[in-house]
Amino acid sequence: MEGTTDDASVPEVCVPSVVELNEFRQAVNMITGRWKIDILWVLLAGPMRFGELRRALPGITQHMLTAQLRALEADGLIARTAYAEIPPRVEYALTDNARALKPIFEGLADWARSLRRGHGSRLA
Amino acid sequence: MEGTTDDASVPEVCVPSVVELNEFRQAVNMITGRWKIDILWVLLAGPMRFGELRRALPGITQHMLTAQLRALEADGLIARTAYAEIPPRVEYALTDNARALKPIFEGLADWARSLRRGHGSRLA
DNA sequence: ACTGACAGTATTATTTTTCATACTGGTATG
DNA sequence: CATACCAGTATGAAAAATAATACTGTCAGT
Repeated sequence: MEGTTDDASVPEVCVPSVVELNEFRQAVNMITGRWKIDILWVLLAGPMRFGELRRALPGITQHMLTAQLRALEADGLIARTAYAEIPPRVEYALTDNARALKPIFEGLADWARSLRRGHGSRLA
Repeated sequence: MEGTTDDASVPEVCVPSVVELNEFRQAVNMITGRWKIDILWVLLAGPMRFGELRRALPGITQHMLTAQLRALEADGLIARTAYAEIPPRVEYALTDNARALKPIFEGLADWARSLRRGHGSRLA
């Protein structure tokens, strides 16, 4: 693998490197998932426990909530803290990494908004 | 047993608005797809025709290439130009909108890279 | 006449993702 | 005793995304 992109059909101008492409692809993968963005969004308001998250995300199943939380945790976007109490309490919070993502979120949202103004005739 | 935080399970602090959330979700959807990022990436180098794209993306099928191109076109990220020639020639190019997305791409890639440095102990 | 390039479409698998339910154990409440 | 809350698991079904393969029509070259 990792063969040099020697084919003449891809002129190498000022495009970002393949490495950069992969970084980007990873970053996008981290936030793709039916509920990931929603989860990050509600967690922006502050740490929450499992049940709160579930109630804050109408329509999500426990299964999916758990799965997406685990994925976000694995990617270092959220931190899970389990307190040894009765009844059990588990809190989820954004990590600094996730917070650093916020301005990019906003930039992307801005971009999407400007798109609309550009040629607004596309509505689903 | 405290009284729970009564009504609003979603405290509205400084979080971006729901509208902003939707904008963002849309923006992410536009670039989620097995090949979309790759397509945008190769198109950064300049306009290309269908066959060139296919060769530049090893492993993609014509079906998927067509589908993803159509989706990107519908979202206003690429422009399709068909020349009435023989043999047929169809060129795909990034739109200004897509180019405006580039700095955000880069910001996201930077973020992903800094993530790695932060806690590099994540092995697959 | 046969083959290949061009830019696709059509049809059918296969894989991945998401949804719908039911279940766990400990405790507190009715 | 029956119920519900807590934070999840387990299992199977449905839906969506992706892949594999074959086919369209025109023309140029052989």
